[in-house]
Amino acid sequence: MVAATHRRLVDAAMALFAEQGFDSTSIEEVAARAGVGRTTFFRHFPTKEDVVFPDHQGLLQRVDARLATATAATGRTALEEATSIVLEHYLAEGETARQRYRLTRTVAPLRHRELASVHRYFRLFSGHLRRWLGDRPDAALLAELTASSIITAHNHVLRGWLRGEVEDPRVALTAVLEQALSRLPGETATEAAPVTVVVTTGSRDVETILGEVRRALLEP
Amino acid sequence: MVAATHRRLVDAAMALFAEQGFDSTSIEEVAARAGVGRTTFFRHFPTKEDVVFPDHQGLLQRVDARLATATAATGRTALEEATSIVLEHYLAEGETARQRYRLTRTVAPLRHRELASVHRYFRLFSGHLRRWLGDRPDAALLAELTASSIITAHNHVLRGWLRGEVEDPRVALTAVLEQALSRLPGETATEAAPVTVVVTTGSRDVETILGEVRRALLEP
DNA sequence: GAGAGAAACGGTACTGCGTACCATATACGC
DNA sequence: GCGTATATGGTACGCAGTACCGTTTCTCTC
Repeated sequence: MVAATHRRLVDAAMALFAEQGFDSTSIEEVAARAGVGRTTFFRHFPTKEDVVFPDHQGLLQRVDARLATATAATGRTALEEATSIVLEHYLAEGETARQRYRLTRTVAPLRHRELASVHRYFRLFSGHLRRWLGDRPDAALLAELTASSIITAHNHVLRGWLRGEVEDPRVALTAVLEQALSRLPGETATEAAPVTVVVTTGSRDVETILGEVRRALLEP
Repeated sequence: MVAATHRRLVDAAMALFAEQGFDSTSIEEVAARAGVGRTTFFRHFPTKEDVVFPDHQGLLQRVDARLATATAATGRTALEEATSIVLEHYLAEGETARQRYRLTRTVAPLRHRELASVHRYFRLFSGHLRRWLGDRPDAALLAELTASSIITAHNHVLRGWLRGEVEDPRVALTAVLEQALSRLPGETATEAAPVTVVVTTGSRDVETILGEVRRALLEP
């Protein structure tokens, strides 16, 4: 029953960490409460921190698989769904995710471990974005900016849900992703889609701006 | 000569890490080469990782001080200068920074440590941004998105310089910051500044776009 | 259901990081 | 010069993580 031992170790660790703190709990104690030897703990988890976190390896693979199927044209949908995969994983965890959040907020090593995991998602997203953006000169920068925006937006929603401040995280995620993906070149769809315009200017003169817009559109 | 001992420890550590790797080098060896005892090492650096990194604590304080002086109106300049403070620090380090980069790329614990430091800058920037953005409903999200974009843009340029791919990192930084700060509400300056327009649309019809722009400008 | 092979487990010993504590030497102020 | 603060060296300890070996338990096959 390797799966059962795994579960017992996680439960024992979470309980002890909540009771007496992460630093004040030795792996020997965790193993003892789980009814196994110290060696067995390290057969299931490479480090003391790993017992707290979900299976990011498997999650990363699923996200990677989703992003790998997409092209430049379908990238936006792939990004939304890939981000959703991660969010859904946490939502399915429920109280476990909240318990972990409480731990990572207070224990520095766990927080650092979390940051390392987040960075792997960043690398994954920016890699695929880079692939879709082709050989334009700012492809690398644009890919990294968009990837970090996606991660930040996702974490913003996730954190809100973990704190109980967001009622519908799925709706919230699509909303914030809209902002995160704003730098991406628009879909190639030439249908009569609603027009979205973003204007940044040092001048407020309408006709000057309109002139610049006309020129930018007509002389590419 | 506390400063001299500090320096000797750093030099000894960097040399040994480069020669035989980070994991294969014990603190005892580092201390021995520096001509001090093992205890003295821990009096200068809290952990083995810290000997590799610059004084982020002091750097964070300087960045914080710069950002603290700014208001919503002067925030953009403060962000640019604060980011510049960090970049200049690395540029001044020269070869030391490149040596550290080589190490952090290959040694996982050092990479994680770096990510933790980066996150502290993220918290600092997003905190001040949040302050400047006031009580608009998306203030927190906008602050986090902008902060992560600034950090990502800075690191993009820094990494390029560390790899020797960027000749003038200062110029590159101002250029990428332009993109990173694009989400921020425009300066209140109403002078005749050059007009910059970014248009994202599903339609390519010029007059439709111009109509939208006119409406967006006139009916806020 | 009995035996062979594989997988999981427990125990011991070791390296090395980080901490606590005590003892010593050197610099500085009066 | 003398007392004090500060930097240092040494020893001992707890605990994470690794390596190795022997034992138990599961599983497949006949």
